[in-house]
Order: sequence, then C-alpha cells, then structure tokens
Amino acid sequence: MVTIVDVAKRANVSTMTVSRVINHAASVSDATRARVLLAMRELNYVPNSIARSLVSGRTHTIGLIIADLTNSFFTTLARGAEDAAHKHLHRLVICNHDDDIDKERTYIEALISARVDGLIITPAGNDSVENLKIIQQHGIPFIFVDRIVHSIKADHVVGDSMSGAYELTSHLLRQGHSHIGIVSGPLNIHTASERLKGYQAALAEFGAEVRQELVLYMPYGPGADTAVPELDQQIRGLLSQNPAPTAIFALNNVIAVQVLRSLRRLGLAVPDDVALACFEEVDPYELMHLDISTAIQPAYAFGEESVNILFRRIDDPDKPFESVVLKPRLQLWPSHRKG
Amino acid sequence: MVTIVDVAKRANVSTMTVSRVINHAASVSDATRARVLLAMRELNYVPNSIARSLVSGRTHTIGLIIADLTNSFFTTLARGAEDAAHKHLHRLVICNHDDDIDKERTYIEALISARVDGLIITPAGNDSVENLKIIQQHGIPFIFVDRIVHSIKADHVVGDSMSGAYELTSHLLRQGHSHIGIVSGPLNIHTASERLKGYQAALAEFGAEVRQELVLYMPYGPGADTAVPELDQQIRGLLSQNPAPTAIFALNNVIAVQVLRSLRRLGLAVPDDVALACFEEVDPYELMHLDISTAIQPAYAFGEESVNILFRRIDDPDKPFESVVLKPRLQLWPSHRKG
DNA sequence: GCAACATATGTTATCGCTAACAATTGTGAT
DNA sequence: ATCACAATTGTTAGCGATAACATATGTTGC
Repeated sequence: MVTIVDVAKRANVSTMTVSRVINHAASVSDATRARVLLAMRELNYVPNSIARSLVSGRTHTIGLIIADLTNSFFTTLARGAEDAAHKHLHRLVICNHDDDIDKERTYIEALISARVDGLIITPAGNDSVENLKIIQQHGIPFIFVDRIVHSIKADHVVGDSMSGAYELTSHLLRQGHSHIGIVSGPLNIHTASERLKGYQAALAEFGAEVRQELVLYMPYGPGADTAVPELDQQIRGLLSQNPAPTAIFALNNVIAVQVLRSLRRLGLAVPDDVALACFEEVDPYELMHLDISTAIQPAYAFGEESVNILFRRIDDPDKPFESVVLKPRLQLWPSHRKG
Repeated sequence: MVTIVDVAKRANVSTMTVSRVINHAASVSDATRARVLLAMRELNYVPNSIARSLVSGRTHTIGLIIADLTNSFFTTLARGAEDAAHKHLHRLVICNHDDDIDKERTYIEALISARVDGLIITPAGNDSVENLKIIQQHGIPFIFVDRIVHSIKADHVVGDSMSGAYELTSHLLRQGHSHIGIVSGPLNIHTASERLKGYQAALAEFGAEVRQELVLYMPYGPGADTAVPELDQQIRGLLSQNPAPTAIFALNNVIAVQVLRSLRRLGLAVPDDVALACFEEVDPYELMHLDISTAIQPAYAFGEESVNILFRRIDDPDKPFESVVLKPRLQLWPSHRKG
C-alpha cells in the first residue's frame, strides 16, 4: 500500500510537506504543491485515515444502533441518518440488536473500541441502562432515537407515542367501537408502554372499560417477521371475549402485519369484520387501499435530526440536552362497521 | 481515554504483557493474567482498535455500497450481509450511491481510506468501471452483488434477471396478453438490460411483435420514490397505443410502486383493467391481496452469500472467481381479463 | 548591507498497539 | 553443581500520519 513516505520520496520533499498538501495547509509553494499532487496521482495515493485517526483521535464515523434494519421505520431512519452524516463527511456503522440486550452490549463495545465519534441508539429496552452507562463512562457523545430510557439523561429524538395512540384509540371509539383489543409489545420498551398508556387514557376519557383480557403481547420486532404460530389462537381468543372487540389496535408496523396475516388466515376481513388501527412507522398500506388507521412517524427526520443534534453535542459537550418530539401524522379511515 | 499503558502501570507489568492478555497469547502466568484482567476491569479498559488496525493492517470492517437502503431489496440484502459479517466478527459500513457514479466514487475513496478489509458493491452502472479500477489498484478484495459490470472480472452474487423476466413475460403471454407494455430502468444498469432482454426473448419466442412504443424508461431507484409527474402522462400514452397493451411489466419494485400509484390516479384497477407483473425484490404485496405476478429474489441470501464469498477471497486472494446466480421465486397470478 | 520578519520546508516525537527480539527465571538431566 | 532449554516477561522499533518546534530561504526597509 502506498504511504505518505512513498509520495514524499517521489516528490523529493519531506512527509510533512505532503501532509500539508493533503490537509490544504498554507505555506506550501505552488511549485511544490504541484509536484506533490503529481506524485500522489501517479502513485494513486489515498491517505490512511486509520493513521490519521490515531493522531487526531477522531474517526469520522458515527455508530447507529437500531433494533432491526429490515423494519421499514428503521430503514428510513437509517437513510436519514446516513444522508445527514454524509453531509458532515462522516461514515455510518449500522448495527441491529434485535431488542436483545446482550447483542446491544456487544455492539456498543465494538463501537467504543472502534472509537466512533458519536453514537445514535435505539435502546433495546429499559434494561439497557448498564450498556448505556458504558457509553457514558467512555465519554462518547450519544443520543437516543425513537426510544429513551428514563434513568439516563441524554439528547433524544422520539415520536409522540402517547398522544398518537390516544388519537388512534379515540378515533376507533368515535367510530362506535366501544370494545377495542390491543396487541402490545414488551412493556420494557419505551414506545410500547407509552402507546399502551395512550390507549388506556383514551378508553378512560370515553368512559370505556379497560379490560385486561383485551390486551395481547408479542415481540416488538425480531422473529416477529416470521409467522407467530400461537397468534391465530390468541387473536381468536381475543375476538371471542364477551363482549367481543370490534377493532384491534396494533402497537407497531411489524405487529400490524402479523395481525393482518392472522386475521386473513382466520377468514376475517379488514375493516368489514374487524377494524384495525396501527402505530405505523411508514405508509406502505396507503398504496394498498387497506383501511387501516395509522399514526405515521417521520422516520427520515428521526435519523436526520439525531445526527444533527449529535454533531452539536460533539461540538459542545456541555450544552443542555435537547429533547425533540416528532408528532406522527394521523391517517384515519372511517370504519365500515359500527360496534 | 484509558490506554494499555495505564493498565500496564496499574498491574505492574509491561504493555506487552497486557497486550498478550488481550490477545489470549500463551506464556502469561495465571497470576499475572489475573492481575492484568483485574486492572483492565477496574479501569474500564477497552482496547483501541484503531491503533491495533494500524499495526495489523486489518480493520475488521467491510464496506457495503448499495443503491438505496430504503429499497426493501437492498435493506434485506444489507441485513443478510450484516448478520454474516457479525458472525465473522466484522462491522459493516453501509453507503448509498443512488445510482450516481460520482457519489459512488466518493464512497469508494472514503472506504479505501478507511482501509476496509473488503468491499461488497452494487455498481451504479456500466460507467462504474473507472471507480472499480480504483478498488483493484489498491488490492482491496471486492465482490459484486446484484449487478455486475462485464469488463471487470470479480466474484459475484446476482439474480437471474434474464430468465426471471422471460418467465414473467411468458406468463402474461400465456394469459392471453399479446401486447405488453414495459417500464424499464436505465439500460446501463446490468439488471435493467438483462430484464429487458428477457422480456424481448419471451415476446420473440411467442411470435409476438417487439414494439418500441411499448417501452417506457424511468429511474431505477433514487428520486423514483417521490411522485414522477410525467409518469401518468406516459402511462396514459402507453395504454392508448393501438393495439393497446393489456398488461404492464415493471422492471423492479420501485418502478412497480410508481406504476401502481399512477394507474390508481388514472382510475385503472389491477388486474381488472391492466395486468401487472414486476421483478420484485421482496414480497410486501403478497400480504395485500394484489394480483401482481412477481419474480421474488432471495435478498437476504444475496447479502449473506456475498459476505461469505468475500471472506473466502480475503483468505485466498488467488483462487478462481466465484459466480453465484440466485434464481428468483416466481409468484404468478391469473389475470382476470384476457387480451 | 543587514536586521527583522514572513514564507517554505524539514526534524523529532507521539498517537496506542504489537512483532520481533532480548533478557530473565525456573526446570530437569546429567 | 552445571548446562540446555522452556516459560515468562521486558525492550525496542515501527505501523502512517501529524503537532510542535527548528531551520532554511526570501523579502522588506532603512
């Protein structure tokens, strides 16, 4: 591999002069600069940023730890982050923890070892605290995206899960659905507990009963992409409660797809047999004519904003924390069948 | 930041001994090892892999350059690559070139500078040759995924675009559609030209006329996600040819979504008014009851296989090139309306 | 012509770690 | 007790770049 020494020799200058040319430093004569540039071109020299990082302590790399890249919400978020990082001349290292604390820890340590300039993280759950403390101990600037962990204070970009869920549930109630089933995720995940709260708040507000037997739980993401065998049974159980729910609220897009498939297997149509609402991260359904009321989050902005805030944090480590709450856009469909 | 020197001091040994403990090298007494491990734990020491890379020349990082992370095909591919890289204890740096040669070049240089151990690339187009030569000049092991560039020989994992397109077109022809429109992508992209060839081959085989006026072109990916204003007009133009096509073949998933939206705006139903076939990279439509015949590619395997082959290449730079062609899975729907 | 300073270039040390070799200690065979 | 050799630990140099300081030119003004 060609190094700065090779270029220096060929251009008949010291390595320092080459370094100056690379870094556009002043005080290099035009003649010398030209000679060095020529040598660089002739040798196909590309500076070794590893070596540069060792000296400067900066890697121009940002770590992005998310739940699952195949979830379209995170995909779009990642793309937003990538574009923003690119503007700052930084590279993005993307890691998926699949809501698994141990996997999250492995990645955090790898990224610390790689000396990323900063870290954007969707914590795997409330138990991520220990993992997050490791980041803090190493003084690496980081920001929460999508999910927070209450005991750790940091910048964050999140959606308004609570009010989004409240609105979706209210909508169903207004449509005459007085009994609404909900398929929740693990409650140790911030967005899941918030959305459940929003659902309950809406029920309370409308004087509807909060019935524990109308709440199902399933994984939030990983593995959920494959069929969930028991789900059909659970959904059937849910719908045979007395009084039976006439609508179902799915806590996120992955869950919604599972529920939709399950309903289909059970021969039930949406929304004619059962109305469906979903806290959905993007909107592929729009295209499909499916009448599913959704709270659509600006996923791209989640990623973009996170990166921008992270860079502000890097520039000024002591500034007060920023808290950005992005409202979901509601897309409400009338249900065809009333309670 | 804690370094190996701090640990060495605390454990009262030389840095070399600490290094030996970190790297599980033999010939460290149990007592010393214990002392070092304790010091490491007490100081929260995490080895600096930047420094390690500078010495070893390996970064444990793989570059993945794709067209667009928000395209579900590439998302799933990336996830497959990430999982495989993780198994090899490597990190993945993901870059999107949006089918733009200059952007591709920028990323390639950045990744060379970062001294990635290898590179997986979906070339932006046939003009990527110069960019790819840069990779070769630097002796960085790389592999093509999804698309190849003929003038550059390298390992590759691609789909069978030609036969997939042939099959889809044949299916439409068998359904009685004797005039089939096609919305193609830029022909300097390998998969686009291959799929067009497959379409033409099928027409020829069935004795159907290849009509140039039934071929539309649009971008393959970037920007295509937003509305294409002229598309409605073009589609309308396409459908008003004489004789009019009764089916449309969309060359990839992004194009299919555009066409679908456009047809919807024009008030045309699929497949009742116009049948649709699509070289689709994954299968969200399956869920949606839409009768679109698709050639579904095993995107996850694309990524996974690429990584595995890349590591074999790294281990043995002189072995013969591997060529993996993954067949798409055909999902063929009967059309409701016959030519 | 020469001090005084700007401009251009070079030298040395260092970032954190490890390869290669060196030194020390301990062990068993004779 | 002594030598040969293995096991353990240390020393030095260097990966490729740059910061900080040093030196060599050129330029200006009087």
